[in-house]
Amino acid sequence: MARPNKRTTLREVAEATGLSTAAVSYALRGKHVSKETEERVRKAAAELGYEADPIARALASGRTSTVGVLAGDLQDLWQQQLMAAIGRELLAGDRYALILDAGGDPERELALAKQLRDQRVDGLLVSPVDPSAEGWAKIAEAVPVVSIGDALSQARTAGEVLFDNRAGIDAVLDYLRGLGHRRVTVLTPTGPSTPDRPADVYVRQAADRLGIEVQVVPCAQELGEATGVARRVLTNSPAGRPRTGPADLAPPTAVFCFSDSIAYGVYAAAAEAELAVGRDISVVGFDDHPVSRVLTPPLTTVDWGLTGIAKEAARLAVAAIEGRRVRRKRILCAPRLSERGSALRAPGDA
Amino acid sequence: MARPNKRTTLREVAEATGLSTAAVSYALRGKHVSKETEERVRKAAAELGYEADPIARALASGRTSTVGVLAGDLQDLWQQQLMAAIGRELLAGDRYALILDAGGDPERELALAKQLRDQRVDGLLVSPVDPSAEGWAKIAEAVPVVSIGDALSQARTAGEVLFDNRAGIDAVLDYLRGLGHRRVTVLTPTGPSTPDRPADVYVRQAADRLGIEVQVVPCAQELGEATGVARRVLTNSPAGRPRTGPADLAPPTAVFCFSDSIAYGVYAAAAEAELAVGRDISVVGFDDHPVSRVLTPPLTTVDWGLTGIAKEAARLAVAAIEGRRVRRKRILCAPRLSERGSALRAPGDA
DNA sequence: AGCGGTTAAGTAAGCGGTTGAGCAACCAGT
DNA sequence: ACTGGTTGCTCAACCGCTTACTTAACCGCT
Repeated sequence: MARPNKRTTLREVAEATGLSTAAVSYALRGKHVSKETEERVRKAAAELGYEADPIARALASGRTSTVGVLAGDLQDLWQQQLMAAIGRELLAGDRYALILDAGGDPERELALAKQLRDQRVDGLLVSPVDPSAEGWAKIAEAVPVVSIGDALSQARTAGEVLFDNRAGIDAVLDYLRGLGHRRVTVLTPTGPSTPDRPADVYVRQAADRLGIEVQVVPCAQELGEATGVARRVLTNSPAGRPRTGPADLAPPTAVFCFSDSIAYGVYAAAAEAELAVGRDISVVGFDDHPVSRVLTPPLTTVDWGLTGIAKEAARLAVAAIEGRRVRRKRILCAPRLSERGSALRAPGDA
Repeated sequence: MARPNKRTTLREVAEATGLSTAAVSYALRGKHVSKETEERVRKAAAELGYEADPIARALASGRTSTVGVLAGDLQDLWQQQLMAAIGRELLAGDRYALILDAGGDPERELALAKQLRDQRVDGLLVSPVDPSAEGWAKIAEAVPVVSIGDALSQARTAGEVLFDNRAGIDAVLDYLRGLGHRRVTVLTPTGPSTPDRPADVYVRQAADRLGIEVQVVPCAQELGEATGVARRVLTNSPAGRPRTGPADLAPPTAVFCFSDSIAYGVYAAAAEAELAVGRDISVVGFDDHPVSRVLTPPLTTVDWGLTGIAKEAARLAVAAIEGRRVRRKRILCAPRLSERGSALRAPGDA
């Protein structure tokens, strides 16, 4: 029988004021009641310390003032930042963020999204692991979904805050090429290994265009694992130890990381291998996490404007929830290369 | 009303099997029904794709398989880590974490806690801003609360995962004293400025015992603000610029930060002031965030064992929820000083 | 006085489950 | 054959709120 603690209920307020529960319910939400009764009800409610039970309300109305926020992988420090920022943003608008972590697993991601839908979240913000999953379609039918980072190709979403990945990738690779790098390793987050993942395609295209040689290596966000992957990549670097990898693995002069978390792993691996970041090996990140500027050398990275993203995403979700139309439901974030000290001229370049 | 999408309901399963909704409800939860009917019901439910509505269930039973997780301040990177870890931990036990951020505001913290209670979370994990607030008492009566970091002095909690702050503080200050530091600035998170906050007391006591001079300065977790505070502290440092602060402000040779986030701010400020961390100014952190080992020099910090904390906290909460007794409901985490490169011998020390 | 139009409040049927009480059937035990 | 205890399921009352529909009152008009 529920919890023993007795909360005051709507009925009690009704009895105290001599009104029906319906009248009280309306009054408390300021719907077609006279000014006087509204006032009377408010007063009684305050005296009794009444607060509507959100669960009962949700059951009856189908709404919750709660927004689900689904992180693709909370090991990624930047996503932690993003979730925190979104949480603050929503809270400022009197909504609660129900934050969940898919841990980089596409199946879990959909399962959690369904759970959230069942919890009657009014809206769902998602930074998807697998944006092309078909499961999103059904979910987006039941609840307004705003996706962050990638568009959900199979679903009709309520909004999208996208990163112009092509522009970001081009910017970074152009930049590296300009510094004389011709062999670049790209560390992408592990995920569904669809060969046609847009980011991978962009990388290939840019590489072809610029005539540089890239090697794409999937890499976990967690620092320890990222360090491990980076170690393998770096020990093949020209300035590194005797080569242990396969002979056909060309050693990179620069590493382009699809998240700052991963870049931190590269820093760690570089330190182990006694390679100086910036001099022996250039590193570029992709998020601009606050910590990145504290590293030595500060990480050159791509800034997408975290706060703005959180704001826009929250705004789109809230608009959809409230049934408002928005002018543009697809926000494209432009990359800004934060040029700092971790990428310099390639060794041996004229 | 509610959403248009039709989920299969309990009644539909009942009709399909020719049983009462009660029987189906019991069957699905394996309560006193015959093996056969249970089987029959399960099969029907699976065919119809029935899944219990968590909201309705919550209203009727007073339970949700949801645990509230309330972060004192998600700007703190370590708390981000902690929340992520707890979320994973709970998810592994088929419970959902509802993560909220108090943003360092004690009032908001209690308001959010109440909200969570109203949302019928089965349990509440909290890393409190103000552990001595009286409001916790009422909350802890209504829902099992596990506190992390500090004990809730006014409430009967279901468990506590505490850091042995005294030991941690002693360890750090002993260590700094051993390196010859006699003027130390302590950067504590902003919070309710109760003069008798235990951590502050420990600091004073240790300082008295060791004969070192400490200055306690409150500091926000957010990197930008922390950098600002650190800047003011550091520009009074002996190796620093001409002193601009009040003349009676003794310049520290070491800074002890109550969180790694804050320490990052000090790194940033030190870089600006062209002070070498470790040589010109020693810095010690208090969390061991993964990134700390990637900094240059790697941050000497106090490791409390994040994963263990998350596990223990989740375990305590789940035990309380399930009404199980636990042997020890107060876990005390011992500090482990991760001695790395950011704290060295004080300048001018013999 | 009679009439459509508002506005204010009440009635009651849900929302989709859970759960105590009750009842029939069945099994021993005496 | 009668009692008493299980077992297995049904009934119906909730849980606490929302909301379509209805009724009542009151408005100014013709």
